[in-house]
Amino acid sequence: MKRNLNEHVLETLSKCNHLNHLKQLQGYLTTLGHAHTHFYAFKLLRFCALTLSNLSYAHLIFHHHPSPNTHLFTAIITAYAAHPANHPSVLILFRHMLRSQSTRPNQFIFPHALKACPDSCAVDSLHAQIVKSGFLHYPVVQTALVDSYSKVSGGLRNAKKVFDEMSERNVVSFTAMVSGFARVGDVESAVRVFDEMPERDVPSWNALIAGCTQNGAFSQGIELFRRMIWECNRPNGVTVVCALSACGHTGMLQLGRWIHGYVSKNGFVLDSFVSNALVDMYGKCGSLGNARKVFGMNPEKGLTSWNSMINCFALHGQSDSAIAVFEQMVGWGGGMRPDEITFIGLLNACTHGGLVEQGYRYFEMMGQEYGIEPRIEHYGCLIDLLGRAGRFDEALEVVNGMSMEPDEVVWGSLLNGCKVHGRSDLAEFAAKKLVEIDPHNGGYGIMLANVYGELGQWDEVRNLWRTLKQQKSYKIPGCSWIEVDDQVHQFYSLDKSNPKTEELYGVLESLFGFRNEVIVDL
DNA sequence: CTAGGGTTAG
Repeated sequence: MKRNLNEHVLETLSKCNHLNHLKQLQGYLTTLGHAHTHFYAFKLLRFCALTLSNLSYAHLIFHHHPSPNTHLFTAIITAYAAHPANHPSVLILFRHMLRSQSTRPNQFIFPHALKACPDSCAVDSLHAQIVKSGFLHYPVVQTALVDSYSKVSGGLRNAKKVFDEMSERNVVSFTAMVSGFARVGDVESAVRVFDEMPERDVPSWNALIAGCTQNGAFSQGIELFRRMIWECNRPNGVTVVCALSACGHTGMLQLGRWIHGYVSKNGFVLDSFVSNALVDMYGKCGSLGNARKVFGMNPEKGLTSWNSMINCFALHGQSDSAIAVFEQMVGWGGGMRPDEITFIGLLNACTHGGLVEQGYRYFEMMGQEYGIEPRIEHYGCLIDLLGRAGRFDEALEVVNGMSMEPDEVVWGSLLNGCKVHGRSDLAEFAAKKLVEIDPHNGGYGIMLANVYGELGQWDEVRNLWRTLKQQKSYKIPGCSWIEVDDQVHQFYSLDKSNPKTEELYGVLESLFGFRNEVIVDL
């Protein structure tokens, strides 16, 4: 009879597709006096959390149980661990579990609890708990510990320590270590760990490639991408997203197109991640038509999709298109709620299109209609907008009214506007602020020196240059790339080593009507 | 029942 009941319950459960069905089953079990039988409560809870995605009812089942056992704790903790927003609850439940006499943690709970740790103290205490419970020798638990340490701030040293002391390191633990180093920007160490790995799979390649692209090492990321294919590891969607990001940042349209082809030919699911990455790549490489095409074909446009499309148009000064996309995004077509990134794009679009009033309106709209507090980035955009338009009184008013300290971008934008409009007096003020914020940045020193030059204050110029030389602070030359006819051309500011220097400056002169101190191809 | 990888931003 017991066996029949089990089968009956499981079968009924598998046919549940609504919470009411589950409640009926629950009522049935209650009449039989089995509502709190651990096995059934566990099955109901898991079904509720995983299949019905109803966390609150799952919690109710757990909460109403008079004596939850380890299985029930595991089930509810697993359910909460799946959503970062519920991570605090995971730790509360875990502590609850430790306090109750009848339940001991098993090795399966620790990875979930570790995932929920917000800081290195929390990981430390779990680490101690793992040792105490005798689970430290499980490779999966060790790996979770490495990963968790490497994700909290200041935990990398401990991550490395646990990693070094592991008895059986495998491809997963190595990968956790690679992304740990990448997360703190230590690409070199990430590469070293990667090279030491006895075997590599797709996620390990992805960890390193992502590490490169997230730290600005785009060429290195692309090199690794090529090597990955060369060594017969098939890239997946994650790889492709990282590689496309690198293509966008370096202007490698050709490779970007090739990746697009690769994605289509190999039957990749064109999910939102891949689609957005393509939009961004095409946009950054100046292929706005393709960006728009890929965007249009994405059936489930998310916030990032809309933001990427807006940014594409903003980047190329097509403010009308950017605004049109925004209207569609918040209107009937999209029904989206914009975020702070949306407004950065919009403000940039207005800046590049000279739409000062419109930009101002969007800045106001951000807080009033969407409750988004302006961040320093938004102030940077606004100052840029006002500065380029020569509206310095308003710009200064904004700077003075800011709730936070203005940063380099704010002063830099103001300085830039001053240069365009010949306001050397204000320029001096802004440039001094820049030097104040970062005295060892040679670039700011040179900017200030140039302003003194404008003002004819040659003593100041000489003093500044002397200080700069003493400090050995030199400016890293500005640099950019463009791909023309399959060839990437790299340009450094003020470098005249290219044989076509004269020709290039000639073109610039015909474009601007004066000799501009820009670019040379290397 | 448990461990590693993802896009957009001045």
